Amino acid sequence: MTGIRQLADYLDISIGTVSRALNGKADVNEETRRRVLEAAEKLGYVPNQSGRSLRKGSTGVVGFMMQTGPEITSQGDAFFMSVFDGVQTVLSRHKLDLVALLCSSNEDPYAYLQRTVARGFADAIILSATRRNDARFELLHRHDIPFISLGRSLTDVGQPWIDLDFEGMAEVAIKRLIKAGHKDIGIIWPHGDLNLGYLFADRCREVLAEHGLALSEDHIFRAKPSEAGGYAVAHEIASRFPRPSAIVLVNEILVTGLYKGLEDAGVKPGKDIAIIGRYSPQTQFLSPALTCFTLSLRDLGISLAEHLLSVMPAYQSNYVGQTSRVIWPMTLIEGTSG
Amino acid sequence: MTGIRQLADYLDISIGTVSRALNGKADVNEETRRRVLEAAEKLGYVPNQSGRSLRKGSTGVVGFMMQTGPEITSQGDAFFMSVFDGVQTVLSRHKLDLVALLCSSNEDPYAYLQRTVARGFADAIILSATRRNDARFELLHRHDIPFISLGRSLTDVGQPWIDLDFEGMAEVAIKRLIKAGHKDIGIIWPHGDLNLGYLFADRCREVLAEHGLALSEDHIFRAKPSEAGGYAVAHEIASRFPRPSAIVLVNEILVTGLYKGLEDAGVKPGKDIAIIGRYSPQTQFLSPALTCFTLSLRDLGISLAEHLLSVMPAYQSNYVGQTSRVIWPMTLIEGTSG
DNA sequence: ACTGCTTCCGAAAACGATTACGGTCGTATG
DNA sequence: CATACGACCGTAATCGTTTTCGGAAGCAGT
Repeated sequence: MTGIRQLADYLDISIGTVSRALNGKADVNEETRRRVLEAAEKLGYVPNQSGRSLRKGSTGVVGFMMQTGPEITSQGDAFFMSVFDGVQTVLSRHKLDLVALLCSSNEDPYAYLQRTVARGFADAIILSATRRNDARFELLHRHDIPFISLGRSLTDVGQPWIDLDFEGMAEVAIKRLIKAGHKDIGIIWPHGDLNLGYLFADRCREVLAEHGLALSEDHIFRAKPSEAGGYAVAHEIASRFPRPSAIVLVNEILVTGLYKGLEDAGVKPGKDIAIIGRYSPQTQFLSPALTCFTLSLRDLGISLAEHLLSVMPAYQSNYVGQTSRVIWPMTLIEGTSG
Repeated sequence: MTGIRQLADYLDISIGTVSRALNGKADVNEETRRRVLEAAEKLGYVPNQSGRSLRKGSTGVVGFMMQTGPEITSQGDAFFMSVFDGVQTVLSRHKLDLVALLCSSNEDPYAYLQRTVARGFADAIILSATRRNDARFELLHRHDIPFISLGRSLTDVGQPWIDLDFEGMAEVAIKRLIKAGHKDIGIIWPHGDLNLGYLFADRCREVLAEHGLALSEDHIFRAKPSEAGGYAVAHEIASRFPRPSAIVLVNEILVTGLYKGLEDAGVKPGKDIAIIGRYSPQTQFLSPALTCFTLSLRDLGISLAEHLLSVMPAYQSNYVGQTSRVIWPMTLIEGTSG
């Protein structure tokens, strides 16, 4: 491993000058800078991360926290891979690197986050899968770590967030179904204590109430966020009496299993029961075509990164004046399922 | 941020003793150790990562390199999340953390890897999506970084690897199809320059040859590793003349689109054309049921981690004697598609 | 009282980078 | 000629740990 010392010896100058040359400081002759850059390239020198960040107090990495395990995320990794890509393109312009902080399913997320921030692992954090009351927000706030969350929470410490417009989705979906004559609309509640579940259900209730309808407790179904979960809940739905005539759901993974489960139970999607959901690469080939909501994941990632930079002291100058909270719109793809 | 200095001042002892107490060294009175541990807990002290790894020369993190972007990974949604989970459970026993190193789609993977290893970011690396000739192997070998790859390559620097048994899969699948009377078998070539494509195709050819059959070049189809790619290639297959009577493919994402594409083209999977593929959560609800190969992703992750530890000098004592190369078996799930 | 062992702890040197500070040149200015 | 100044670069302190080394204190044996 070649360090700055070797590089300095090779060039027969001091390490101070080498460092200054590499970091683009003013006090260095252009000719020397050129020589340093050249030699660094030749010897394959890259500043050691630990040394640099110990001195600078910052690491140059942004962490995206996510939980591993087969049934944890409500999103597939195709989801995150696209978001990551958007985040990266912005961060790389500032010489920042994105890494995914992987919290294993048998470790407490709060404890995990605490450990990683106390270690000083990342300069900033992106949180996802936000809960109804998310203690992680307070933790990061207390430690004064810049962060942004993909998703709102009742817990609010003033950080920026971006959240998908689940309320808008509820509104459009419910109104569409009502217009089509449905009076008995059910929903599938996203798993766990995710905040989006409450936002979505509440708005559904409101819109239904505006039309003199109600969301029956019997028509709120729970399912694990997986294909198998969708299949399982399908049978519940099929056998519930009275059976809802339409289902709206926010999880894009469930729907594949849901379709199959309903069919197996003799309830034809789009005919015996209307379905409105979220787009994913998997849903595009369902038949009947799923009526669903979609968004540009890459753009979402870009926006996440930009808003995050706006709260990072060392970078914010470039991004002042951004609105700090964004409700990310989704667009409706009209299918024949509902 | 409370450092070891504050902790030492608080306890009125030296930082050396604090460090020794925390790291479980022998030379420290049990009573003092207890006091230190207690105070550390109380003040919420966690050793600073940069300082520690600068001194120790190791970071305690293992990186799993992957490329971001919507159409990069050849694996399905839950694939990596499950593998990660397995890796984690082993690593956490050794106080190692797993992070995903996210290489953006517009950066050269080799350059990215070079940068991160030179920075000393991770103690060890797990590589995936190995190419036919993978230069990253030589890079890591040159820098003497312990690593393991999920997948073989013609490039071999003596590192351990684990690879799915694509050859076994080819053998079982082809023989099964031949037994069912198929003489015109086609395959879908995995995208890009992934080594598994060659392994798989070569073995298919061999097995066919053993039975006096050949793999026609016209029956090797190329597709992007996405649902849409599967849909697109379906039309190619349907319109090829002569059309193969069976298709074997190793990519589990493609198959959803493939089914739909074939149906839309009037070619019924399992009836007009046999299909054998790989299991994923998405494939389990296809009809006719997909004949496919499956494996325990979590166990795969566990094994990856164990074999990686066996080449990490600081940890290998626990795992000596492991075979360093593993062909990971897959089991056949008999469906009605082929 | 002296020596020889433990047992425990403090002092200080690393690790590899960044950066404040000061020193050495030339050159220009009075 | 003396002084001032700017351009450039070297020296050394610093970040927070770990770890080596040696010292102090206590105790046992002679």
